[in-house]
Amino acid sequence: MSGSTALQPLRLTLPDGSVRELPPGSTGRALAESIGSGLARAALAVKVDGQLRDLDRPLESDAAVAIVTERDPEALDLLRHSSAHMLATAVRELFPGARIGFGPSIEDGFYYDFEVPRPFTPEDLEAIEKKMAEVAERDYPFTRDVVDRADANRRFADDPLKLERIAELGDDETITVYTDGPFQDLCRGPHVPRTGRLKHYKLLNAAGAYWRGDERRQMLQRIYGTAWFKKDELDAYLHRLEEAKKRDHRRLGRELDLFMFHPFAPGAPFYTDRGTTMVRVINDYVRELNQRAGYQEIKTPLLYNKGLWEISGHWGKYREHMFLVLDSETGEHDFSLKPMNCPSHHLYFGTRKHSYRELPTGYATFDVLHRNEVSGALGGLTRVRQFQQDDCHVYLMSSQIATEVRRITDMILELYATFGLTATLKFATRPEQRIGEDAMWDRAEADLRAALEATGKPYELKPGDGAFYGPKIDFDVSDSIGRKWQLGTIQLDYAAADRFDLTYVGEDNTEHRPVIIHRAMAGSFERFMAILIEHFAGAFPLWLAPEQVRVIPISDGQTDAARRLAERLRGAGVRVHVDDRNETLNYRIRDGEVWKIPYMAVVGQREADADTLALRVRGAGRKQEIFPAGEFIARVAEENRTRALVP
RNA sequence: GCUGACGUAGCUCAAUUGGCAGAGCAGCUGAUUUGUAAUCAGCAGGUUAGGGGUUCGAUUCCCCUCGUCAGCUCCA
Repeated sequence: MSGSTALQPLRLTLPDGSVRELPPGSTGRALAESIGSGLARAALAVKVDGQLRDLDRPLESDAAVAIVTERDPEALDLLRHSSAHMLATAVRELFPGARIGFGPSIEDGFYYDFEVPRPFTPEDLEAIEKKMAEVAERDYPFTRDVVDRADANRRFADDPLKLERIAELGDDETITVYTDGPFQDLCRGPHVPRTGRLKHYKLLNAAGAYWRGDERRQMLQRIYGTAWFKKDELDAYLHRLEEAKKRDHRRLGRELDLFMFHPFAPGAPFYTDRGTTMVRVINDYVRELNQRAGYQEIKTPLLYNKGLWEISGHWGKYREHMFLVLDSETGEHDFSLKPMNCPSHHLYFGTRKHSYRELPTGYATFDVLHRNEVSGALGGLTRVRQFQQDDCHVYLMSSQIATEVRRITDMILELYATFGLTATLKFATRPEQRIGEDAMWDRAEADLRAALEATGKPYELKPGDGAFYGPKIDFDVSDSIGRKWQLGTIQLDYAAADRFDLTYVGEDNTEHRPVIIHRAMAGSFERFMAILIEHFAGAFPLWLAPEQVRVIPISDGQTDAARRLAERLRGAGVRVHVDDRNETLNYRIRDGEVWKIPYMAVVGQREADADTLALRVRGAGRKQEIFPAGEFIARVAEENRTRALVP
C-alpha cells in the first residue's frame, strides 16, 4: 500500500492531464460523478494505471485514471464477459444442477461451459435467452468479494471444476468472487456495474466442448452468444453472419457448379468443368510467376517407401496423419502417400552435384498431397484430406537470402493484389525449441528482417513463433468482408540440408550446405479457391470466371450470328457459351445473372445486321451499351491478358 | 477421434399422435420467337443415406454404419 494516510486526498490524474482530488476510498463511480452526471451514467468501469477495474471498487492510491464507457475498445470485452455471467445465471435458474466451467469473452461474443446431464436443445437456448432478459430486468449489481481459499472452496463446494481451478491458484494470488443476484462465480473480473446494462445479446448455438480442451477430460456443453452495446450493432453483426452464410463457398460451389464431394471420398473434392477451369487459370498464373522467378517446375512421385519418411522425420512424428499403403510383396504398410513436397524436392536436389553458380535453384511442384485429418476436422474446401499446393523450395547460399526473400515477398504480394486481397505480414523469430547456433539465428533473422524492411510494408513481430528450423514470414490476407486467412509463408530452413545431406560445391571447391527456403503463396489451391469464392461472393473477375461471356440471341433468327460471334471470341481465347435455349429473353438474362456471368452479349436483329452486340455487364441491370463485335472481343481479350479485377 | 444436430426427387423444402411420400425450381416433350432478372401446358423423376430391429403397418420409434454441419482452453 502507499504511504497515504486516511486524511490525505487521492490525487487522480485524468487522461487530459488534469488532476482531481477525492477522499481516500472513493470509487470510480464517485470520480465519474465528480466529472459529470452524464459520464457517471455512461460509466462502465475505470482504468487505473492502465488496468481495468470495477466502477464501484474503491481507489486506493494516487493514480492515472480514466473512466471507461461504451466508446472504449476494452468495454466490449467487459460487456461480453458480464454477458457470460448473466448466461450462467439464467442457466442455473433453469437447470439448478448445472455445474459451471469457464465463461470468457471471445471475439464478437462470449461462451459459457456447463456440466449438465443432457445437451442443450435449441428450445433450451430460447428459454435461457428469455431468462437472461429477466435477469437483466432485475438489474442485479455485479459485486466483487475478495475471499480466502477456504471460503472459496466452501462457496464452490458443488462445482468441482471451479475447485480444480482454485487449487491451481498460487498462494500469492488474490481470489475474487463475483456475484450477480443468485449467481456467484470465481472470476478475476472486472464487470459492468449491473445486469441492467446488458441489453443487446443473442445466444447463437450450443455444442460440446472438452473441459479445458482436453479430449481425455469430460465433455461440457458450451453455449455461444454475442453481445453488443447498441441494437443496431447487434443487428449488423447478425446480418454479417447471414451475409457470410450467403457467400459460404460450400453453398456457392454447389449453386455455381464448381465442385462437389462424394461420401466415398470424404475430404477430397471433385472439381466440375467450371471449377477445374478456375483451378487451371490460377495454376497458370502461379506458373507464370514461378517462371518469371526462374524456378523449375518438376513432378515427383506421390508414393514413397518409408525410408524417405525416416530421413525426413515424418515417420516418427507425422505418421498418424499419413495415408499408409500396403506393399503386397512385404505385407507391410511400408509406403505412404506424400503429405508434403519438401522431402521429394530434397531427394531430387540430392541426386546430382550442384555448383554455387546455379544457386539459387528453385523447384516448384503442383502435385497432389494427402493428409489424414480426423473426420471431425473436415469441412468444405478449407479442411480437406487431398489438396494441391503452390509449393516451392529454393536452395541457396546464405549470402543470397536477403535478395531472394525480397523477390519472393514481392511475388506473393503481387499475387494477392491481382485478386484484390490485401495482406499483412508477420515476422516470426526463433522459438524456445530450436536447432542451430545462435549466430546462425542472428544472421537468419537479420537477413529476413532486412528483406522485410526493404518491401516497405508494415509487419507485425511474433517473437518465438518461428519454425524450429528457422525464422519465417507469414502472410495474413483479409478478404472483402474482413475475414483473415493465413495464406503465404516464407520459411528459412537450416535443418533439412543436414538431414538429406545436401551440398553444393562452392567457389572454394569444397562442399557446403545450402540454406532452403520453403515458399507457398496461395497455400493449398483448395483453400484458396474457397477464399476466392467467398471473397468475390461468386462474382469472379472476368479472367477468373469459368464462363466469361454468354452470347444471347434474342430469337431464332439471330442464332447463327450469335454462334459466329462466339466462335470469334473463342478464337481470342475467351471462354464463351451461346444460350440459344427455347426460353424467353428475360429468362435467359436472369439465368446469366444468377450464374454471375461477367458479360452477356445480347444479339438481336439490329446487332446481327450491324455486326454489333448489346453488352450487359453483370450486376449493372438494364444499363447496356452497343459494341462493335471487334471492339468487344479486343476488350475482353485485354481484360484476360491483364487479369483485370474490374471491367 | 469425441459430443450434439441433421440426412426425403439433381437443388430448396413439405408430409397430424406411426396409416397410400408431396410442392416449387431444375430436367424432358410440345406450343410460343421473345429487346434485358423467371411464357404456358404436359411428362418424367423416390428401396425416404445404407443396414438391422420393434410393429398389422416405419420418412416417423430403437440400434449399427456412412456422410454432412456446429463445436472441442483466444486463459478463474
